Amino acid sequence: MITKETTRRLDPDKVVDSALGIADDEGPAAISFRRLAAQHGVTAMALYRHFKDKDDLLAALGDRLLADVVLPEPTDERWDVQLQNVLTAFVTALREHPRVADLTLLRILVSEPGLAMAERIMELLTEGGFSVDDAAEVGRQSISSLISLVTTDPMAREVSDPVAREDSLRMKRASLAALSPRRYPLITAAADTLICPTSRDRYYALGIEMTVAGIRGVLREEKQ
Amino acid sequence: MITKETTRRLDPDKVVDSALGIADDEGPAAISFRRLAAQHGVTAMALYRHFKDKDDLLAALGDRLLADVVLPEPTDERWDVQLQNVLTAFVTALREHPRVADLTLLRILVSEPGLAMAERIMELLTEGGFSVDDAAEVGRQSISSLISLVTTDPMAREVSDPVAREDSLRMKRASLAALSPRRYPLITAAADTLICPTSRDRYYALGIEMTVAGIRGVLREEKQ
DNA sequence: GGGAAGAAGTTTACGCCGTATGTATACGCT
DNA sequence: AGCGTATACATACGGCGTAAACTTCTTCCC
Repeated sequence: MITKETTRRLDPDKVVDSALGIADDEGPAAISFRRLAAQHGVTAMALYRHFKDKDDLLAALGDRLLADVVLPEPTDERWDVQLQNVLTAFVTALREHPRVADLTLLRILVSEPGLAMAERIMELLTEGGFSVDDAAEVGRQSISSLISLVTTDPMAREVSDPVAREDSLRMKRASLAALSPRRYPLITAAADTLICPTSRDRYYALGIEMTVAGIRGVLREEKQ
Repeated sequence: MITKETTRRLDPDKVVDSALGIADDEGPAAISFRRLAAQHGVTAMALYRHFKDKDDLLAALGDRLLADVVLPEPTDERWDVQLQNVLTAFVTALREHPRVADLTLLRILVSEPGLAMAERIMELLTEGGFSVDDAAEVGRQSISSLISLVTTDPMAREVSDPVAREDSLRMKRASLAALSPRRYPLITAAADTLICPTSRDRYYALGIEMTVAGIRGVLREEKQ
């Protein structure tokens, strides 16, 4: 007989939820044991029953993001098309929590969903013609680029407070507007785009396309 | 007549030097006002005369890295060859201080050397056929990828203590070695490369080539 | 059902951190 | 000489991660 779970007052999964919420609103620096504990009506030290230390908690956040990746089923499309779909699935999961997206990097080769994705990417790269070792290096670099695509998403920063966000944008705009168009003609011409790209979807689509194009490009060079 | 500088006891440039040293040895988290102050025989609060707050100090670190970029002179080589050289110069500067390389991102459009590099990159991209706005987006993404190339350099982490480094590598190796080769045949086959690439120079060369290849690739697609 | 065993949560404390506020010192200029 | 200002110091506050020792609650076995 399963007893009612009044005993386990603290659910680690819910703590991770809270931490993600805090990070989404105020950035990862705002995550603290004391604050999480307070949100769950518990002492800070209670969290140490469930997380070895703060790194362990952050690892759990990374694992959560990776678990949210919805890996597409293999098809009979070309390897690079399938790869693009896998990478898109990865980015789609990270986009939900851009401020902590980089926590996934260290967990990919540890968590089960991360390993599954890595293996799949290696499959597709070797199918495309890379050696196993080259696939490893190219795959790592691609993943790393896409993570930074998400963490540096110019439209996702400081979403918490729309007022602060507008202020920050105004300041950046002013800073670029103050530049001499003579000395920096292209930067001043592209100021709006540099500060904030036109479309978020286009931003991500372009980032993923560049990554896949880069992979195709080095493949051609390796093959001569 | 210039008096002897016994008065200005604290040189902000030297403080930045110290901070870079600390970050190189122990990571950016080890940088603290108190520690820097102690190293310079001064109180923590004295630093506030020279840096508005910690973000300001970190911005100064970013500016320092950007100032160390040695931008190659324009030549009459193809735009993409020149671009590769500019990006290589950028990466070369960042590699000196991989743990804080990401501090440059926010300073590129602020510091003079950063602006000079950005303008140069935009020039080459538009020469290649990108519109000004596309050049902005592609350039941003490239810079961001290269920064993450440096910050995630697998051979630069925890260089401080060779013993700890070896331990960490051993643990990772063991973790991958414990995987089922049946379920993860490619990951286990590439384990060594995934943990630590063969050559550092090759790692960086490949990263830069992928970036430039990605740029060429999306250019072709945009043009149809 | 009673009592041991262990897990979960609390208390307290230490040594860090960034930084707000107020005060003393010493130089450069008139 | 003396004033203004730049520089550095002293003190303090609230927050952080976490080590160690404690209480309390569950569970499970006899």
